[in-house]
Amino acid sequence: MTTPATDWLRLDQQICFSLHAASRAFNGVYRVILKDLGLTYPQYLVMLVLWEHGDLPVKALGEHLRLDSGTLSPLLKRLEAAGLVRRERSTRDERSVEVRLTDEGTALREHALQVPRRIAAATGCDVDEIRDLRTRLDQLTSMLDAAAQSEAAGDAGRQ
Amino acid sequence: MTTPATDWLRLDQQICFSLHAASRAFNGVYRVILKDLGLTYPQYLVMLVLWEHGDLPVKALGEHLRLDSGTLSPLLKRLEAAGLVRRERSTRDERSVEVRLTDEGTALREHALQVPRRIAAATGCDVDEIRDLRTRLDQLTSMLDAAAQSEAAGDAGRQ
DNA sequence: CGCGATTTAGTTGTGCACAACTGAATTGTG
DNA sequence: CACAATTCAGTTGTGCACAACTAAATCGCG
Repeated sequence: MTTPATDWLRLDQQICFSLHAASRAFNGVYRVILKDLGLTYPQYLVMLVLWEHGDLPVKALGEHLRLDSGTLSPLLKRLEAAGLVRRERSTRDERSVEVRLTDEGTALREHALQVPRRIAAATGCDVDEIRDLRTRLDQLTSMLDAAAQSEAAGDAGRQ
Repeated sequence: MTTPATDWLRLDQQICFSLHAASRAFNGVYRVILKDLGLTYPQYLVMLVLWEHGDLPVKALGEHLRLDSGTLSPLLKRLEAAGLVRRERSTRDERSVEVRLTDEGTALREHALQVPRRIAAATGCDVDEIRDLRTRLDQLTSMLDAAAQSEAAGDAGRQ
């Protein structure tokens, strides 16, 4: 082993930090572009899911976005206050709350169509490059999710 | 143009969302592993910078991490409350605050040496793969930062 | 049927990110 | 020297992420 543990602390910083920085940089570009629509980045993600899949209960929304009710409940209240969605308790299962697009929420989609083009321009990457990066990130995410599971649960056999 | 704007909304979701998800997944793994050290992930990043560069003013710390005082001030207070750093107003320039590692903060480094190995194991990627990903992410970040600048400033010529 | 376990949203509390602002110290320019 | 502009840390307010919890509705087993 030629690299002392000391060097690993520096390498480590670069990997996690690059991802952290890239995520925040993306967030910053979206912030600027979405300001016109009156949406934050996570709110935009919620709207994308609703535009694609139609009305959904909070649970299903959370599964698409990997977010729990602790994050979604206040976020959805803000979207409701903005007049983009309604939240209605399901009559079939009163535990569940259906998130429905209002006419205004549906109409916002037209204005959102320009967003991807502007984001793509900001990245300066071609489509294939982006697609490849996305694939790698998704692989990484599923590895990390699995690892978090085993770290959280059976630490015992960790060596 | 064979892809209608409608499809771009879906593709767009995949790119930004993958990065968002990967960042949060990394955060989750760090959360579990850093719990032993009593650090959050951003606090760990601050400690890495201090371990590598020694005592620094808040400003310089912020430049390394791309964080402003609004984020760092409360974070550093928590690190100080945990006994890992001290904050001392510079005598040469009283606007500036020097962040200094305490003995305890310096000693924590020994316990942190195991972190990178456990993270690397969690990613399941080899070093070259990680390095390549890091390079791509850094390129993406600098593109995005530059784009955020021009979006924020002279929108006029945006087409 | 009855009752414990599970599911579903929501709430609370902590911490981070960032915009906008304050106030004090310093710098630069006339 | 004086004073406007800048720099630096901190504060305030908003929003997201997540852990831990509550409360209500539903499910399922005996």
